[in-house]
Amino acid sequence: MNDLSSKVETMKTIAHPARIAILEELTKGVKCVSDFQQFLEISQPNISQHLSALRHAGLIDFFVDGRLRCYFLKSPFVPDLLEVLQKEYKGDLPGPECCPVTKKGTYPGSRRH
Amino acid sequence: MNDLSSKVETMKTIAHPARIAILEELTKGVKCVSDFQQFLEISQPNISQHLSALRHAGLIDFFVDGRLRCYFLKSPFVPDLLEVLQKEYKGDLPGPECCPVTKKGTYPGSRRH
DNA sequence: CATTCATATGCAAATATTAGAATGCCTGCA
DNA sequence: TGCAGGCATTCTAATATTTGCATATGAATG
Repeated sequence: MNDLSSKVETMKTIAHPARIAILEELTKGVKCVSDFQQFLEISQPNISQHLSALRHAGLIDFFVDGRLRCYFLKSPFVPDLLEVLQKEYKGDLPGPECCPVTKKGTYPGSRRH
Repeated sequence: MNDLSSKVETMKTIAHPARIAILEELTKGVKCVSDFQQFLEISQPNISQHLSALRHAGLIDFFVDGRLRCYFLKSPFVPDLLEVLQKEYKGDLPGPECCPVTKKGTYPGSRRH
């Protein structure tokens, strides 16, 4: 649950516009499937599939209320990730100080001859 | 650069084991392509493809040193994301307090009849 | 118990992603 | 020049993902 491949699976699951939108909505509170239909322009079966994918990834869960399924956030990873995604970044990281060392030598220059 | 679709593209680009490994290595410093070959068990052209994808996503860049291409981190988003990915999460978020309100009514109960 | 509402599932087509093989392009050096 | 090292590009086959459509399920209602 904490190794690289499961991280990758989680990232893959989230890397989809509808699923990010679903998760962002769920950070605001519980929603059922028909609630999502009001702001997602995709079909109900498609919403169901995305919810199913998010649930199998362990990111969300639901409780049953009569004929409704009320979905809510389950994984604490999701709010943290969404926060980073919403953060505004201006500019780039500072470039590398010349000249860092790797296993093969120093850059630039030492490998040139 | 900050809308939903670009977030998705960035996530898709990163959601791959080789690419996460590359980015994690780059947080330690500059590396050239042959450096990556030493710890990634994939072919050189494949590494090149991944580096190209990361570069087109604006996450990394390189400078040329003779016949070497020295890659380094460019986007400040990457370290933040990797930090979240490396964080250990134990347990789930607290379940929803009964009963939150949506556009359609309160859960559970109000829709039942 | 038939119906309706809310949601899920199965299947197939369209599309996207990935890895590998072959090859091409620079750069530095003899 | 000619050659070799370091890296990129292109093409292709395999595989995975996504969606729409049709249909199934299951709880509440009458």
